Amino acid sequence: MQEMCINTIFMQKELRQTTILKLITTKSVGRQDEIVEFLEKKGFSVTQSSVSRDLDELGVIKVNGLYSMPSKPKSAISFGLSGMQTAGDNLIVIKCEAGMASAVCVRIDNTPIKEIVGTIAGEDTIFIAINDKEAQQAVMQTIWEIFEK
Amino acid sequence: MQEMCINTIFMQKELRQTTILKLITTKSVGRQDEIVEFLEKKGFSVTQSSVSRDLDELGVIKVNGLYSMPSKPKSAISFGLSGMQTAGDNLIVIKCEAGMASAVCVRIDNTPIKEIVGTIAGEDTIFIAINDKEAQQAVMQTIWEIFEK
DNA sequence: ATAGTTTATGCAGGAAATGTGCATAAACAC
DNA sequence: GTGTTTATGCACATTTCCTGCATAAACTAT
Repeated sequence: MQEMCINTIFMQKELRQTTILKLITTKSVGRQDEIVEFLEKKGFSVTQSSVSRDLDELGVIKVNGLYSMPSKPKSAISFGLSGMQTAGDNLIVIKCEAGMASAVCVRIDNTPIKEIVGTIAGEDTIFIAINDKEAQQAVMQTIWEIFEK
Repeated sequence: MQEMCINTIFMQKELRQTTILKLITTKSVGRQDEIVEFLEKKGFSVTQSSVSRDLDELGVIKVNGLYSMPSKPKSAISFGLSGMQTAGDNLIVIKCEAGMASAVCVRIDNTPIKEIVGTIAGEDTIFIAINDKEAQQAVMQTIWEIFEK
């Protein structure tokens, strides 16, 4: 039997990963142990194993001995797409350079992405409707891939 | 303790639902008991409870005492509206013929539907925001009615 | 190459989500 | 009303997900 979590609250994975992301983008972190230590100070109970998996899931990479998020592909930005965020579980909001939203949206619409329920483009913003969190993740991934090449 | 499934293979839900769909579109079925019976002949082990839930998940409805998949009203399609879906509990996404979204949206906006929080029309897509699942159902129903007449 | 450090992973156990039948409530038909 | 049909609260089983432990693998510095 294990007693790993006897005194802790569960379903903290997502919050923990967000915290890790905030940490590595804010401070210079070079070892997973530091992350563990930081998280413990924040009240999380976690081991190096989980941090390792978290970093993997987040897509964090190590450059010059420091953890960091890979930056958005330049080609996407130069095409007109400047940022992508979620809003709840059923929306993706894409920001574009002024006037470029339609063009970006056409390119998305021309790619068959089954999870997309619908898209609407304004002047510099696109809304994409999807059914759930998993679809949201998948679609965001796919969209980056469209503009990466 | 239950022994419901001791001799059966699990993870048959999806296949079972596909079978149900095939059944109700092929033959005339008016009672869930008939579906249960049919499934048992096909080798599934299932009760009326599960069939009820399956029908719900599939979106099957009963018209004239027979189960069937809801189809789009012809008049709506001819007006420019070609499909309607949900995305989560707070969005309805309407697909229209190319360029028809504004026209369809105007017609919706001109109908007072109190549950609608807001609408946006693109080229061939409309987003409608609502507050909850019940409103979602009610609004979709109302919109179909607008275009049915 | 070796030793020390850091990270990844197979495994097992526990938790959460999902699927199901039973019993019965609710809805419907007459 | 009665009888039939459908929906649902509950309990239990299964599956999937999450986690720590132990340790293998990878890396670093000497």
